[in-house]
Amino acid sequence: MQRTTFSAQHCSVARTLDIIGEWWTLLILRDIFYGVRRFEPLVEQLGISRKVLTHRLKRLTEENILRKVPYQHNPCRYEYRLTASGLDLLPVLLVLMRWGDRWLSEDGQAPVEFVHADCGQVSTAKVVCAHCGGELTVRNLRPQPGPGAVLEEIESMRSASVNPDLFKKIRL
Amino acid sequence: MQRTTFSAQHCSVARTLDIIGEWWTLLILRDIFYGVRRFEPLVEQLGISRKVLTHRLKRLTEENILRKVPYQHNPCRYEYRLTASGLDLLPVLLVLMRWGDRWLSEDGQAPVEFVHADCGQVSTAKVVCAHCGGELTVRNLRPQPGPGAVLEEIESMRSASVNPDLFKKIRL
DNA sequence: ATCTTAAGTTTCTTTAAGAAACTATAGCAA
DNA sequence: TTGCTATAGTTTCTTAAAGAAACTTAAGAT
Repeated sequence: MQRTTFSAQHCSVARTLDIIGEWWTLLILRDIFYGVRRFEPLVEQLGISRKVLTHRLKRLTEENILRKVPYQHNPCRYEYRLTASGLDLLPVLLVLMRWGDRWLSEDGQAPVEFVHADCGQVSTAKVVCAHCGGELTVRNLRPQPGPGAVLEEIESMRSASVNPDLFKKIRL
Repeated sequence: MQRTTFSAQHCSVARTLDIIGEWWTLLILRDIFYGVRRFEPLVEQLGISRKVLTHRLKRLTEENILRKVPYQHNPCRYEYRLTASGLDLLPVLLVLMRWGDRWLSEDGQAPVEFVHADCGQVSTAKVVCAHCGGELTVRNLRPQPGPGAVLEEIESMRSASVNPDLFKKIRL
């Protein structure tokens, strides 16, 4: 009767959420992106219990999203830095922020905005097709089994869906 | 001693996670995006407990991410459909999937891929600047207080950070 | 010798998750 | 009439996780 793990599913959303979908985890990462790297400041900034913070930092370090870097000796103290895969979570935070700005802030009054140094403008994140740069919508995306698919799971999802063509392989 | 709510923070990431960051929620939304709209199929497809599914569907409906649509009378039965704000969560799922494909699937064998009907290619999601279309990275983004900022929170984050210029207002 | 700082541990209480049985409503079948 | 099925939940009981607050450890500073 422990909490169900998502990592058994052959689904990248499920596998990702199994790691970063726990309560507090993405807020911890947000703070680390802002440069809050040490235990005490994270406790104070987040208002998280020390026990939970300990667990989350341990898990994220095990999953190679954070790494501990010593910043002092005698006694040795560590801070938490983002690894390459951790840095690659920035788009996740940007997209969550974008959604909250749109749907949860009063009259679109965003609490934080980003200046994009490359173009000099206040920037909002947009998710596009890496190939053509066009918008990705429910209408123009056709999911199909990928190379890592498990056919029983695909079949099961198809039969549970109102869309009978779901996951039908498309000839390009 | 109930679970801490994130919605008090003036941060769109926190507010968003307060709603869609609960255990199971994004997987429920994934299934609904795939067309699994009814209670029983969701239970079977996800392997979620009926109690938790009930709670999550109720919350998502209250938050106007889903709405109940009757599909039969005598007895009246409802299915759950995405609202406009719910449909706008597609980018969140695409970005989570992209991260999992990159970092969690064996040799990049994605379980699911999407054909982008507009360009005809197998598409991966990419997060770019809505203004110039350029990449958004830790290096080229300068966070600054937005119109909905609360100065004490901004100051608190700045002083907890290793970056003394964090949230320094930029003159464009 | 005691104080302080940083990073946790430990203990205790409450809440949430999971499993499985139970309920409600109505159509249909014998 | 009685009973079976389907769908969408409720209820009950057990275990795990979250939260609050006190405690620990280690070493330099006062």
